[in-house]
Amino acid sequence: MSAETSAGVDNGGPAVAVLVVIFTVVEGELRVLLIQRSAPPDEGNWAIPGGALIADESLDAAAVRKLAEETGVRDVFLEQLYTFSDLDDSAPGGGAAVTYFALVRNDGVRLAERSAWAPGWFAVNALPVLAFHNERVLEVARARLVSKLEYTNAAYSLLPDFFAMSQLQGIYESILGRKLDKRNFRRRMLASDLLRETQQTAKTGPHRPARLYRFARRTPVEF
Amino acid sequence: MSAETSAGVDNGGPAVAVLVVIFTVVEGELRVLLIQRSAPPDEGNWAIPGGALIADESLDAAAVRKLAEETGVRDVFLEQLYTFSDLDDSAPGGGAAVTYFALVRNDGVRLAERSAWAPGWFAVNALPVLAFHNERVLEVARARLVSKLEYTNAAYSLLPDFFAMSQLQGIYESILGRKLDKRNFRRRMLASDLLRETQQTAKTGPHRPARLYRFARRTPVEF
DNA sequence: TCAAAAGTGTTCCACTTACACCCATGT
DNA sequence: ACATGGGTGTAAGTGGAACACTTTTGA
Repeated sequence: MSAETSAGVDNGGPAVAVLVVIFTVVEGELRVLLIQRSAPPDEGNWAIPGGALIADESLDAAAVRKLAEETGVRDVFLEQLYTFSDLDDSAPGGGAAVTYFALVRNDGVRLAERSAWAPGWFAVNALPVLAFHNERVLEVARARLVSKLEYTNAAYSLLPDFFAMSQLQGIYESILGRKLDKRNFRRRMLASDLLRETQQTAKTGPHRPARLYRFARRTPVEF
Repeated sequence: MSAETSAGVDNGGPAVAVLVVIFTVVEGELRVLLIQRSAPPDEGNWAIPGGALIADESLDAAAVRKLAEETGVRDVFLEQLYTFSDLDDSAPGGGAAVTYFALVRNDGVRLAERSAWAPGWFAVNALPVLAFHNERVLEVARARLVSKLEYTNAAYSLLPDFFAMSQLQGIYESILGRKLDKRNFRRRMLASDLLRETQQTAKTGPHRPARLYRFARRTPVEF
């Protein structure tokens, strides 16, 4: 288990750490996975999950591994974010933290159950006290997430295969932090060529059933 | 002199290397600075200048230092690009290469004069045989440069303080690799709020003198 | 007076935004 | 029948793209 090496660069350890900012959307809220440090420095504070790069492991592979260790999920949106060298003031001799960000469906996640280095979800608007300078990383991650949403299919990673337009809109509203117009949203999405209409509908209450859509591709699309 | 550690990750060296893709525009051509390797591996091939991160040096500082070592210039557009872990197949145990890209005015540059590890400018459309997988880095750098040009003042770094609209357009055309419409270009630039009109004009030949403009800010602007 | 680059407006189209009502269903 | 969320169209504004002629200067 390598979550103990969470965040930043370990004292005396390897010079390259990989951090993964893991986002999800639950109850209309954008949340991020953090891990509570159980050892100095910054003991008790919360940090972005991460660990050292293993010999001969690529950065992408390390990020995939880290994400799987923390959440059990694979094949989701995962992209490199930025590389920081000055997050951990206490690390001797510097080193670099290569950060990634990922989007996962809340209902697919199995968080590790441990009392030390315990993981937890936090609304990005109500963060706990963070270790190192992780708020800087989260700020960058959030900005990138918003801009990725605008021109990629990133949201596929937050929805089931088939979904109603209103579910998709809810994801967008949660991430962008504002309400969107239903008609304009639908028009824009359908024009984007990211979605495909299906013949399925979902009956979810005392109202008209919603037509279901799926993403044309459920893999990251480069622009 | 640390140019000898050019490109990739040195065998047995530190785990973090910093590479700087240095672009300039000369004679209507986008060119990139490369260094010819004078030792294995890939001896004789050309590589992006770079070197190891010094202890306690930030990544940004290392990039600034590298750029100054190779060109003598400072205070230009310089931005982190991407971090690669799989450029140098021959490096043992992996490691990471944090890449940056910079834009410099050709007439401000003083290249190091050495016969080994000699630097040279190459048109991006006529690259020599590259060491490691540097073509991947250049491809990413070029794409980022194009997109940065669209919504930032990055071009300030390629022009003198005062310049004619046609000079600016020439820079854009060289980087984008296509002709632009004069009227649309001018309108878009003036609407962007990146430029300021000056009262100066330049007489440069048997034709009407051009009004000169300057950038509102000559520092990188975040969006 | 000629050659050369500077400078200038309008039309069309595509896309974004704002905005309000009817539809299908379950209880 | 009513409450609930699903689904639809139009008009105004904005920004990009296409397109050609006049102006100022030096030689």
